[in-house]
This record gives sequence, structure tokens and C-alpha cells, in this order.
Amino acid sequence: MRATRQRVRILESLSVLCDHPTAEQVHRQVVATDPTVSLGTVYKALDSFVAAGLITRVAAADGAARRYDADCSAHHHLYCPDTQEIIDYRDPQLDALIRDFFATRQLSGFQPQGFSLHITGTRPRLDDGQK
Amino acid sequence: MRATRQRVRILESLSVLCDHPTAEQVHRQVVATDPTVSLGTVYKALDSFVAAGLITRVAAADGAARRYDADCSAHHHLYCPDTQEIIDYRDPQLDALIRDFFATRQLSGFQPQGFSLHITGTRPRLDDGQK
DNA sequence: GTGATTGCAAAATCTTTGCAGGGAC
DNA sequence: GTCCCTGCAAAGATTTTGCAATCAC
Repeated sequence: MRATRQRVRILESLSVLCDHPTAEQVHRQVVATDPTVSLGTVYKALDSFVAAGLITRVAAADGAARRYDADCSAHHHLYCPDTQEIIDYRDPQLDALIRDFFATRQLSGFQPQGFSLHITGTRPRLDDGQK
Repeated sequence: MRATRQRVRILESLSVLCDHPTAEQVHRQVVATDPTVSLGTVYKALDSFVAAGLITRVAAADGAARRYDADCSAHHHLYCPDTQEIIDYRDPQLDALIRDFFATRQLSGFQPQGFSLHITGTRPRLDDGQK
């Protein structure tokens, strides 16, 4: 994959936007440092990144726009319907628990490759270092 | 909520479409039995149903359109990126496992209300009664 | 030089909205 | 009768696409 100026800027912006931005939000961030980058390019670049496995699309139940997640390490999501916030949640113990569960319980015909737990709840304030 | 002809038809269609249809697919199904129902009405009715808790929106990572799930009982999703299929997966043991986990581990500031596990994998063929 | 990538703008999708008329209660 | 709901069509929002020019390699 070619390292064009635009793509580098977009990747930079993704790391700045540590939440789960929409394509539009990524574009706004990119334009702040490089006003010539077009929204179409952002869409194309994000597609490329997803195809390359650099980022993932987040499954947002509500809200119209798709969102992207710059962080590809396995993690889970806390979702607050009130604020539309999506917060990363990491917990190795939880991962192990689920992984062990599927190790013993075969899903016939389905080969699990990964999983992500979406936890819905209210008033997210992860004021400890949980994130 | 008023039980209009259109809404009844839409609910019927949702139960026929046991997978996770888009608004467009619901509309096609409804029109098959009642050609006068408009797409706009389908959107409005689906919104009402979601607000009333009768159905939920499914978090589809890929694909442009939102999808709806007529089944509100707690369940998980098997997702195959190749076929874009979303398959319901139910497992009380898994539910208990996760519920117990969060019972002991408090997320500070976040009050979990529900959860859903999204399992990504390949070639789903749940040829047993797992579904 | 070659082929992937960009910018632009138009098109295609998907969803929401406004409003007058109609139906459920 | 009242107020919510419908149909329609237009608007809005989001995403994709085509193509000539440009850039990374």
C-alpha cells in the first residue's frame, strides 16, 4: 500500500481521535492540518485501511453513520444509548473466559475467528484506568 | 401505540423475515401482501417499534443499511464477513458466564444493562439445533 | 514509466421530514 | 371528535463511483 501524504494524515488523525469517529469526523480532523484532502479520499483511504486490517469498522447499533476504530487489538465496547458514546473496554480475564468457553464448546460449522462484547448501559464514567 | 393495519403487516413481515432484514427488505415483504404501504411508513413504524422495545437495531459492522431484529430476547450474533450473514446464537450457559463475570467485577461509573457478543468467523453452517 | 491514488462532482443509497388527509380509539 | 398515523414527495445525510490529473515507487 502506497504511503501517500493523504493517507499518512488520515492515519495520524485516527490516532488523535481516540474515540470512534465517523468518516466525517476524520475528514474534519484531517482538514485541520491539510485543507486540500477531500472527503471522498477519506472514504477511500478508510476502506483501504479496513481491507488491510489496520482499522476496523465499529458496529454502532444506533446512529446513522458508520464509525471506525483505529485500535485493532481485541477489545470490547461499552455503549451508552443516551450519549451515543462508544468506549473501549479491555479485560484479559474476560477474553480468556470467553475464549475458553468456545474452546470447549464447538459451534458446528462455524469457525470463530474473533469476538467482541457489546455492553449496553448508562452513564459511562470509567474514571479508573480501566480503559 | 395504535394498532394500524400497516403496523400489523410490518410486524407480521418481521416474523416472516427471520434473518435480520433492512428497512428495504421489510418493505418488500410488506408490499407483497399490501402494496399500498409506503417505505416511509415502514421507517416510521420500525422507529416506533424500536422505541417501544418490540424490536432492536442490529449492529452491523459492514454493509450500508441498518438492520432490524424482531427478536428481543437476549441473544448473540455470529457474523460472517464473506456472506454478510448475521445469525442468531443463543446460549444460556454463555449468558450466565458473562453475567456472573460482571456481577463480581464492577465497572466503575458504568451501569451495564445488557450485553451481546458478536462473534466473527467463517462459513456459518449451524446445522444442529443451535440456533 | 506505470499503476495506484487523488480531487472533484455527480450519482446512488439510505433515512428523515413536512404536511394534508384518513383512521384508531 | 381528537390526535396519531399514513402516503407522498422532497429534502437531508451518507457513501460510492467515474475520470482525468497526479504522485509514489
